[in-house]
Amino acid sequence: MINYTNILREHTLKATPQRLAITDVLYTNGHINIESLYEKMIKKFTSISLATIYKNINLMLEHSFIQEVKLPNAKSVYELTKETHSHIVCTTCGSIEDISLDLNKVIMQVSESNAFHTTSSDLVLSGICIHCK
Amino acid sequence: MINYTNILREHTLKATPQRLAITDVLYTNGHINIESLYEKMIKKFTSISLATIYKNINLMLEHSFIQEVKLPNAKSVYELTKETHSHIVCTTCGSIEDISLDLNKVIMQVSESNAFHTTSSDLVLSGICIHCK
DNA sequence: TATCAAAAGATAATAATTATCCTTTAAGTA
DNA sequence: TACTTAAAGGATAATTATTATCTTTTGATA
Repeated sequence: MINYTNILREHTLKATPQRLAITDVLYTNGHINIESLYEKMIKKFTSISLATIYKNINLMLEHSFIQEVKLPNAKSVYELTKETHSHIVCTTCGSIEDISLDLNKVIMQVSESNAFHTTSSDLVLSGICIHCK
Repeated sequence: MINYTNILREHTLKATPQRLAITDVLYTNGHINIESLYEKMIKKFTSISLATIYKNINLMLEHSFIQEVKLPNAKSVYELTKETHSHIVCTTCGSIEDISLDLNKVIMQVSESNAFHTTSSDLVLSGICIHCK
């Protein structure tokens, strides 16, 4: 079990029980939207306020402790910040997976054809996962 | 000037003046969010309802006449449906441009490593555009 | 030009998110 | 270990975004 207390503090975020629980949910689930996160959190903290969820998600985003993933035809989900990666989303079961892809060639195409200097990329591939095929 | 009356009808959408104006705004601006679209529309139709904007945007999405583009740190924008393409977004000036990129290699990587069958891709590259460099 | 389903406009209702205010607490310091 | 205080949590009001409802108007077809 990872000690997220220190990781939160490294991001200058106080390690409150609520934040540790949010972190635990994100770690366990990988990707989760606000509504589902709230449902899971309320089981551990029966009186947690939805405002606490929003305030923490926004603060964690500002501190780059977590990241938002915008998906087609779905609510945004949140994940713990990790190495740069893309996402594959199954249109049948809705599962979301991280995937490490080499986008250097693509980014080269862009810099050549458009004189555009890419600093970050957001790629979501939609399709059918191995379980649904 | 393209005749969008027939194109709307091909998508089984009645060609109302409001829809033709929305189409014109999308054609002229390329990408626009709800708020900006409403501001532009109200200049032509001083009494247009915001509900009409939402209803038409949603209907046009359902009929694949337009598409939503989800951007990092910004509201979604909408564009007329065209050939498959990606987007480059300038983090300095906010400009959004279409770009045709060959993602076949990347999609191949996915199918090999994850047995995932990709049917569509959403790629947004953020960075610095030629004007801001 | 008459008919009618569909669309527009006005606005109420709902959903999503943020702000406010008071109480509690994490974390540094004596 | 207790003290201090800025920050965080909880409750809830306020705001913003989106959708639903209902009545009037209109595009498209006969």
